[in-house]
Amino acid sequence: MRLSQILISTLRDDPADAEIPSHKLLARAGFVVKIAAGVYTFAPLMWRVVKKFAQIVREELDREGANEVMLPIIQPKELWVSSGRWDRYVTDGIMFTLKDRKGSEMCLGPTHEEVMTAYVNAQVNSYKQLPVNFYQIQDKFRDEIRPRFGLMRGREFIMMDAYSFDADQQGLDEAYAKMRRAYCRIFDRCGVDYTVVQADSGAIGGAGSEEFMVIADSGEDSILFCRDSGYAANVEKAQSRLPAAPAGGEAKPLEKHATPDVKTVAQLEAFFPGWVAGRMAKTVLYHVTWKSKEKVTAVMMRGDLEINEVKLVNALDALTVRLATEDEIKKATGAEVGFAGPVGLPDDVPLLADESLHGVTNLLTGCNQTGYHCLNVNLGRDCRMPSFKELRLARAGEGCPVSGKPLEQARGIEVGHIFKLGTKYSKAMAATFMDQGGKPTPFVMGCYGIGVSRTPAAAIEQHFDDKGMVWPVAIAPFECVVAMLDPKRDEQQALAQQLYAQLQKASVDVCLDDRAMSPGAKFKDLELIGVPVQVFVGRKAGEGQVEFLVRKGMQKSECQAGEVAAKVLAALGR
RNA sequence: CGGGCCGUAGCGCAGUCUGGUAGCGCGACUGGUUUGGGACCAGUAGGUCGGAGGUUCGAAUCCUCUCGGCCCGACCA
Repeated sequence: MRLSQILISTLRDDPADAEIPSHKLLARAGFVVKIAAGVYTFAPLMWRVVKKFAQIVREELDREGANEVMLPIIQPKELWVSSGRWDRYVTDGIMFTLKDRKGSEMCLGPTHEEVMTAYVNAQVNSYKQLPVNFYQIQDKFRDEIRPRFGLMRGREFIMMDAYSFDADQQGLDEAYAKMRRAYCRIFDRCGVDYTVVQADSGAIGGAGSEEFMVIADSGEDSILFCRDSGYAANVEKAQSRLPAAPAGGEAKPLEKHATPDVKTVAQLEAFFPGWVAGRMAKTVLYHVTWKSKEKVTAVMMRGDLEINEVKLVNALDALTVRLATEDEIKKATGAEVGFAGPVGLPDDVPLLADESLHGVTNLLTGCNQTGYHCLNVNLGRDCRMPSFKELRLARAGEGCPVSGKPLEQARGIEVGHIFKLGTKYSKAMAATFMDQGGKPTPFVMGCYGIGVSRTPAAAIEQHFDDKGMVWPVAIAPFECVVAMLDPKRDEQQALAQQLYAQLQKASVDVCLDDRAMSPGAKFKDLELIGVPVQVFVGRKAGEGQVEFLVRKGMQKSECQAGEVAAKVLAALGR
């Protein structure tokens, strides 16, 4: 490939709307061009990168027996109604919907559980045909509330999603393990530093799930991990061991104290000397939405700890929760914000508490009366016994649930997610096969996703320097470039073309930079584009001397033309 | 959707407060000189100042509405 024949348009300045390194660099190097918020054109060099990554994904999935298919992007509403997800996705505003000429409602697929389940249900009738595993690599559409960070969170993006269908749980466990192995090989091969973490299964539902996280400061997810035990989890899911709060001792008589304008835990610590946050229980009111009802609910948490809203949603089996508004709080508790508590809480407000409060005596809490708090509150004696759940947000520094050593925190970019769905969709959609006993049985499903356009961006978050991108070899647009510094000079043309041909013969993915531009500009351009190995044919071409650059680390050296092929292969690790 | 902010040439920006000839840098084009770190000289093209309405003798500038976009929060590959 001659670079003079590819449209390469690099910018000198970072685009104003880019925040993170990968977005700045990909836009500046002309790899992506925005056409609307979260919607991008992939230029030839970027498309080469995506195709290379997709090919790695295909090879590793095929190796585990998965089969690639092509699924429709336009999907009928009925399919989504049948799984029960139409309303939720439309209400959340995440679905692109449209009507055809007859007025039938359709959507652009944000994910493909429905289509795939319908396909397999139609084709698979017997346990003898199982297990099967299908995947696709295609555009997905989600009308993200806030598209951002270039390719990281687009509204149209490329995703691989795979779906496994098994006869029973054991089959699913095996399918899941295979996919996990394949995922590890995929991310190993493309040269990113990643961690597999326990994850919440969120809107997709199901039992177990793990996320593949590329560690990067710009990551939108927060993860906790332990070097000692290998425990790692998304904070949404993470658990921890906690140092015990000071003991409350024998139950003492309830006391009510006037606490005008004292509303926060910090203010209470100052107001009641000797009472530390660990002896307090804060009561936070949430507006909770279920499928067919909504209600304000009180949630108690130890004063020095925080509530994990994802755990709260799961504990309540709710669709969403949000903090109650000031008005909702007044209506539910009868008091101003800052004085909610379990004591005197109206019976129609459900009461939950975190495990950290289980068995704790003589608490300091609010009592639903503006300007008052209670001391020596004992749950079950002075108020209803709340229903105890694990609702606490784990934090760095707390003990690893496995080893007890302090947990560390990092930011991560979610590039892959694997789920054990179970029978959630197959039951909803009545997707069954005949088991050995001749009984219709729902498929036991798994689903598995990889962000195909996101992963290369994530790779750049880990591999760049002040000069530009530093592509890992496996997904670089080209492995090597042979650049002539002055295409008008015959000896440079001749030597560059000779080296180019030689490297092609050696199966190197090489391009020839024959563009007419000043040497300085060419150096800058190729540094920005980040081809891993760069060979410059310049003024010493007549003597058979060229320059050799390994982009990572910018080590530059001169060598004889005859050594080039060997040096390139060595630098590429072959 | 809530909170902050921005729309002026292909890109990055100034001009807006205080109304009066629409500017700068980069890029592009032509000619010439260059050819090892985004070259130099001379010249050229390119803008309904996001859109609509209003105030005014006069609006990029003031007012109203609207459409885009960005950033901070809740969703996700």
